[in-house]
Amino acid sequence: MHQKMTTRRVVQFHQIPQTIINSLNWPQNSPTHLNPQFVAKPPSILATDLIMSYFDKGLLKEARGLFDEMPERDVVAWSSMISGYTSCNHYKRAWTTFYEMMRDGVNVQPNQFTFSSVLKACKGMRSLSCGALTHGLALKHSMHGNLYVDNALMDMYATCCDGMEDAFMVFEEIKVKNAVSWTTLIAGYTHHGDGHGGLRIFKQMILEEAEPNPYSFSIAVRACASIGSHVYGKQIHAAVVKHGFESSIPVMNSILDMYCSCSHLSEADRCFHGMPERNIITWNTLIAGHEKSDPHESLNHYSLMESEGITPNCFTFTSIIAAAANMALLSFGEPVHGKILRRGLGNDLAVANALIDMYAKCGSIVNSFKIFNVMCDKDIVSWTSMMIGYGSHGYGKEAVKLFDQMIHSGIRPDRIVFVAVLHACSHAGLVNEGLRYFKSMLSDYNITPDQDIYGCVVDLLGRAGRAKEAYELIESMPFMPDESVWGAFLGACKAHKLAVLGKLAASKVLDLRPNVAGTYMMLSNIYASDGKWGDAAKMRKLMRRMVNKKEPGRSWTEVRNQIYSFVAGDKLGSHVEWVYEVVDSLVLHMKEVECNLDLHCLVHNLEDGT
DNA sequence: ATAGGGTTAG
Repeated sequence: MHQKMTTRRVVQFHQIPQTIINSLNWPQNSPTHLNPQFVAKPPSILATDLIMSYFDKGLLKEARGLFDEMPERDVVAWSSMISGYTSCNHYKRAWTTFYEMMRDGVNVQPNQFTFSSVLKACKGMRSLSCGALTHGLALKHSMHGNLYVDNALMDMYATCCDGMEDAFMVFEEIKVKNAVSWTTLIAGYTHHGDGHGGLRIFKQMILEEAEPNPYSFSIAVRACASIGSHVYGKQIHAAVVKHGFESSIPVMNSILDMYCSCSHLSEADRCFHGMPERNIITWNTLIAGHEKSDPHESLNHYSLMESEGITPNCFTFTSIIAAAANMALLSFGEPVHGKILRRGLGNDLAVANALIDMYAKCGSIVNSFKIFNVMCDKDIVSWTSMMIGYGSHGYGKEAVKLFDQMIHSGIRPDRIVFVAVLHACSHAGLVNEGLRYFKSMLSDYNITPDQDIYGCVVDLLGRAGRAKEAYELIESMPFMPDESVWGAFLGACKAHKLAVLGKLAASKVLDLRPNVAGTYMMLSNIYASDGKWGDAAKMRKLMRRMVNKKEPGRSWTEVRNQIYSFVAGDKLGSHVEWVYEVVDSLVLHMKEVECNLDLHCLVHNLEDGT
């Protein structure tokens, strides 16, 4: 009865489905006419309340319909529309609504609420031009000095600009900064990849006795993770405990992530087990954190998560698909793919990208392309993953074709795409095409080659037997070549049995970094492939004496539905004989098909036990 | 009646 009265009030503006009315937070249980506060509300306030409730539920059309039927729209109604669209990630609509407000709302003046919401929309659109325009309008409306507006301005400049200069300028002009101002600035530096800068601001914040809160701690920990500093991370972890913020899940999640990305996995596990409360991000962080170095453990965490009744989301699937890819475990990846489709998550960009990579690494390039082909939105990662897949399967021409299609579709290539296309050219023997891409990188796209790129080009030349040119390229590099470059070169020397050149290069890198055990290993292999077993043994001896041993590459294989992990020469454990059985049958198989592989070296490695 | 910052994926 009373509810009907309520309905009738609002029906003046719009027809509202009863289900919506029922789900709103209105005082439905108390008699409406006895609630003076409620009854006294003028229709425009009621409508604004309702608009906000619509946005809370993601009902954009309903919100807009009601707004359009309001006879008088005040600044609160307009601002609610703008912030509503922004909170639903419809930044463009928020912006056009603001534009409409300035054009049509002659009697409506934007206030500080309007400006902070619009600036957030500009941030969402990554539009510096809209942001700067809003900045100008904000100054015209004397918004300068409002902390909400200033903080939003700073955030907008930090997000939309390439550098932090403009954001910092706004920060400096804020007379009384609060924790939000500090956190926004730290986040700006950190998201720009300048973790040191972020930590510098965090230190300054502590020195100026601004009180850090959970928000500032989680971004400070994120800064530590981004520079890989476990030392700073641990210090901030201690400060978190001291401030009693261990109960904040986001803070603990970022600490967990920091330990993972600094390769302190046992510390991460300890941290995880000490958490009294966890959410889906906690689990995802743990699973993603183990995916690279210990994918087997990553999948263990996943099954633990499922057994605790937590529903995996897109982030979870992306990580476990990547783990399956790393282990080339199609028998795990395929059913997960099925699960993804059943949950309707097949259209998620990151998940689809992970699936492309997984199928490629499991040898099923046809399935990779099937997924790639039906994707309606492709980002640079999709193209890159497909190109790397083609490249590793020897389909260099297809990869090159994809690169050109990608450019045609309007995506600007980054360094990693060039790694992918160069890798593909290298594996397909497309040397001149590769060199052409290498040159166009700087001249057409203004991307300066880094170590990885030089490594690819050296590999490209080296594989084709053009070791002399590869060496000349290394000599011409504008910075000190690292192990990836030398590694590529040594690989070429090994493949073409160029012991002299290989020795020369190896001695160079040993001069530079005498503690890289991998180099000794590589040299030993060069000697071995050249038949110089004495020298090879000497190198291995030298290596064994070194403290800094080369991390052995871990491998996985699946035997009778069980996953076994092993390193070359593994003798421990009761199941290793299964692994050897599989390896033996593989070797036999390769011999049968007269595979042109370096079997000599493979067998040598297995027997020697390194 | 309307507005802040932080955590997971190549």
